[in-house]
Parts: sequence; C-alpha cells; structure tokens
Amino acid sequence: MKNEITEKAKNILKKHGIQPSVQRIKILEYLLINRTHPSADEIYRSLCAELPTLSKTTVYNTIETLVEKGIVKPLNIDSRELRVDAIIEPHAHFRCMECGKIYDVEIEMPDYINKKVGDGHLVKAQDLYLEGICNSCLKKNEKK
Amino acid sequence: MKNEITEKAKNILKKHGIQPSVQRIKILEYLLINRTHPSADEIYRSLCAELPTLSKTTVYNTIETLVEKGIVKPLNIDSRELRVDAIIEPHAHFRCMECGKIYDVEIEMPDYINKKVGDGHLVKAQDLYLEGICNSCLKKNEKK
DNA sequence: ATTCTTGCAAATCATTTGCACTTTA
DNA sequence: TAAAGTGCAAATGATTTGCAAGAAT
Repeated sequence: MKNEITEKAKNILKKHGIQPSVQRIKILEYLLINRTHPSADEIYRSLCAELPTLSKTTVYNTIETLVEKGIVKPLNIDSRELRVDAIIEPHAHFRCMECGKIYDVEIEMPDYINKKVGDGHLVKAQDLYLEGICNSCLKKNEKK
Repeated sequence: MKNEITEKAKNILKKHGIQPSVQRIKILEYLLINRTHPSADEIYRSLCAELPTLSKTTVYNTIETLVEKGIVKPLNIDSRELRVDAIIEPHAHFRCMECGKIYDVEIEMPDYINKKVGDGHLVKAQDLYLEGICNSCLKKNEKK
C-alpha cells in the first residue's frame, strides 16, 4: 500500500518534531521509496505532477530540515549537485563513470567513528566513495 | 631551492606531454608545495601576485588538463567547491566540521581497485572521506 | 602558418536569500 | 493571532563557454 509509506513518512517527521506538512511528507516518502540518491531537482521534478505548486525552495528547505534532524544524509559524490540519501544502514556509494548512476554497496570496512585518526582528529562520520564501471555498463560494453 | 620544484613541475608536465607554459608550471608548482587541497579560487588568488594577468579560466583549464592526465585528483569532499589534490600516495581525507580544513590522513583500508563490489560493479577509484573535529579545534574547545 | 594556450566577458546552473502570502497550532 | 511553512523572484557564486588575441612549434 502506498498509504503505509505515507504513514511511515508522517511518523518519522512527527517523531523528530517536524510538522508533517503535505510537502514534507511527499518529499520524505519519495526518498524512502526511491533509494536512488536523487538530487534536489530530481525530487522537485518527480513531485511536480502531484504537487503542482511545489517550489524548489521547499525541496531545499525540507532537505535541510531532514539533514539537521539526521533523517537524511547529504552526499558529495557528485560534484555538480547535492545528492541525498535516506539513512537506513551504513553503506558505501559507487558511482558509475559511464552512466553516472549511483549505487549503494554493502561492503565491510573499518569503522573509524569516534576514533582518532592521523594527527588526533576525531572522526564523527565516514564515507567510502567508489568509482568505476557498473555491472550494467560492463555488459553493454561487452556486446560492442 | 624553489628552482627545484619549478623544475620538478616542468618535468612532470613534459613527461605527460603537456606544454609547460608559465601558468601551468606555476599552478602545478603551487599544488606540489601546498598540499592543502586548494580550491580553484585559492590557487587563483595565491598566484595573482606572481602572474597578474592570470585568469580563473586558465586555472580551471589547467586543473582539467592535470586531472585528465592523472597528475591531480579532484575531490568532492567540499560540496561548495572543487578541491584538487596532487597525487602522491593513496590516502584518506578528513574534513573538520568546525574549521572546514581538510587534512590528509594515512590509514589502512581495504583496497577495492580493480575488484568487483556489490552487484558486480568494477571499482576503478576509491576515496575514504572522514568528517569530525580536528585536533586543533578539539584543543580550542577544551580551553573554553 | 597552423595549432595550442590564454583570458576576458557573458552564460549557465545549483543553491540561497528576501519577502510576502498561506497555513497551522 | 502568533509562529511556522511555503514559494516566487531575485541574488549569489562556482564553473563553463564563446571567442578573439597571443604564443609556440
């Protein structure tokens, strides 16, 4: 049911003390359903049909709120634009150099959170970014 | 000697088949000396005194050339602007959430290069980005 | 002489800001 | 009704592009 996710989004917002406006619910819902690390623009364009009056400002405002509350994580993996990621499990991100798609990848890696690294710098967050050719592009290239 | 680094920069350019113009030498020289992951603007401002006619376009052009040839690596660790890193040793990057400074950190981590991860995606480059409070900010905070 | 390089000025594009209008508690 | 949320329009700021002048082979 779509209603379930709507309820889930609404509950997450309430739990974090964020007023569950229609726009915020739809945006969070979109992030929960589409685990594709969308950009602000992608979110905006995808929701325009449902919410014709939606503005990009609201998308940015909402992302900011969600990031502040730790519901969503901003990714810098794309230098052109912000990507956001609904936080579920810690994972690495793989970016395909050919098609630009970004995949979640679950691999083990050392956990540095709350440890000190280098010259005594305390780690609060870590991110492993991988780049290369994704499975689907590899297959495409074989065919040529 | 400063001349040594100038020569080094010139040689790197020649080795990669890049014409060693004054601008390119100075920019690469700056990157070799200042291992601080400068932004295009920082490079530009720092070299303006020496090269009064330098334009930002040339800085961007040169960075692009250096990146293409694999002499320099673009970092996405700062979402606002591009940072570049003269490639010497593989290392992680630590970004201080307070002062925004970016440090090189040498820590061991699994090497995924040329391995397949997740759903068969071939890794060609990897980057570990750490965030937290740097040593110097930690000390500052203690004093308060 | 032809090709590469530089750099000004204008264009682009993601993101931010100012502000007036609307909604909600 | 006061406070929070929305969204238009303009501003900002990093990067890119078009192009003409200059330098190198």
